[in-house]
Amino acid sequence: MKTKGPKKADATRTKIVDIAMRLFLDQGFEKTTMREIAAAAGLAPGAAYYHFESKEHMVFDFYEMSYQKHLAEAEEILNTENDLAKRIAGEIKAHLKVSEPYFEISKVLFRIAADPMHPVSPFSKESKALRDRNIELMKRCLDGQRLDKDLAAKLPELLWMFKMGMILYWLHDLSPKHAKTYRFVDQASALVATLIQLSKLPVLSGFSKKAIAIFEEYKIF
Amino acid sequence: MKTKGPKKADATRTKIVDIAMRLFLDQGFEKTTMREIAAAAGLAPGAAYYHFESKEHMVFDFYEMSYQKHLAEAEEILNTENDLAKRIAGEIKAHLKVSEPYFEISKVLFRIAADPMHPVSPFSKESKALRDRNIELMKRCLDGQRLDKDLAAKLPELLWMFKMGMILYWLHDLSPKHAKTYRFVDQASALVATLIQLSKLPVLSGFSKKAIAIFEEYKIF
DNA sequence: GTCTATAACCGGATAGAC
DNA sequence: GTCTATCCGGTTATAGAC
Repeated sequence: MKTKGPKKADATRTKIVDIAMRLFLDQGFEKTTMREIAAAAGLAPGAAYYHFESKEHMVFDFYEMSYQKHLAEAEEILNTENDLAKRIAGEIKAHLKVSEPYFEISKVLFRIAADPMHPVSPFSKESKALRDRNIELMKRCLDGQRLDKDLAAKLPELLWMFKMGMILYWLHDLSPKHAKTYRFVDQASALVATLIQLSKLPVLSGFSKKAIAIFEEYKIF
Repeated sequence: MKTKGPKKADATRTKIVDIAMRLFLDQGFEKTTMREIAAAAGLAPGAAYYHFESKEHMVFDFYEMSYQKHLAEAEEILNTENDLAKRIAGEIKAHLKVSEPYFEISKVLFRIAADPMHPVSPFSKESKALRDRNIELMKRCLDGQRLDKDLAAKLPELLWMFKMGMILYWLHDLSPKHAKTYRFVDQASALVATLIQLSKLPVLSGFSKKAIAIFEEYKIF
């Protein structure tokens, strides 16, 4: 799954991913056949399976690659924006923006996500490294906030789940250019930011402490 | 998709569902082939496709049937329990309990759910009737609560989504008998009930009004 | 031990005959 | 409304080349 040392023909692997992605983008994931991918890469069908366990696994490789673009986009916001709501919304919109060309491929990933044990699911062990890097980005959104220790520890993970929810919304969004989702992200992020501030109020601090404790007890990864 | 009038050979349709479900329960959804189902029903493989668009569509029929059992279980709690948290938890646990034998089949439904346009998705137009009946049950959980009008109107839908979240957790739960999920439902429902009460506080009423308005604006069905 | 090629297998789905 | 014949595409087995 990893491109470890620059061995002889990772070139082949990379070539396959590149070709597969172009084909997926052109024709869609379902429409593109393994035979097609292999042929375009100058390989026999079976050969592709030496490099990738399944068609879905090709998507994962590519998903990892797109994180780099996401990071670059997010970096810009995190270095300039100070408002919490806008930082959160910015991180999420950066993710969506970068993923926009891969909208249909993202659907495939989310279909897999519903299958908890699938290695390619965002919730799986195998995805941990990538997920952690994304959670780290959420943590950076909170830079400069004065927060209760337990809350500060748990919040990035909760924000990551919030982002997953936004992505699910995006996948359902039929509005032109998914404009509706982007507006929703702005407004929902503002709500979340408000909620984070409100959680500091005495009336709510008991509640939020308890909520955090429960999420910690029933965590899923 | 509906069993409308008791026409000639709905019998066949029913027979197929019965057989398919037994096979799914015995061997799992993936393992069971259309050929097997058709053979067991005394039909040719292609014939089954006259009655059902796909293997997945068989699950939907069956899911509708299981609602009746869920309703009966939920009814009992709703008629006897007065505490809000327990009513919500009870409704959800009734759903899970009834679905327990169909755990693996439920995974199939959720995998489909991630594909927004799939007719069998719980979010789809086609599922509206069933979804509405489930939302209605959530509304009944709130009987006896004094709530703001807008909140009262929107809350059942939000609680339904909360239930979807709990079901997703259940699908990931590896603990024996999914005991962890049942405890989580209890505690999370208590949090939700508390939150509903808190939302009446002056400090929060503005926030909750705004949240409801946003959810209304960006609703998905 | 790393990689490739060929030839199947298997099961979901479809076309069209009856 | 049911069947037969067939397609199609993901996947696997096998056999080897470098």
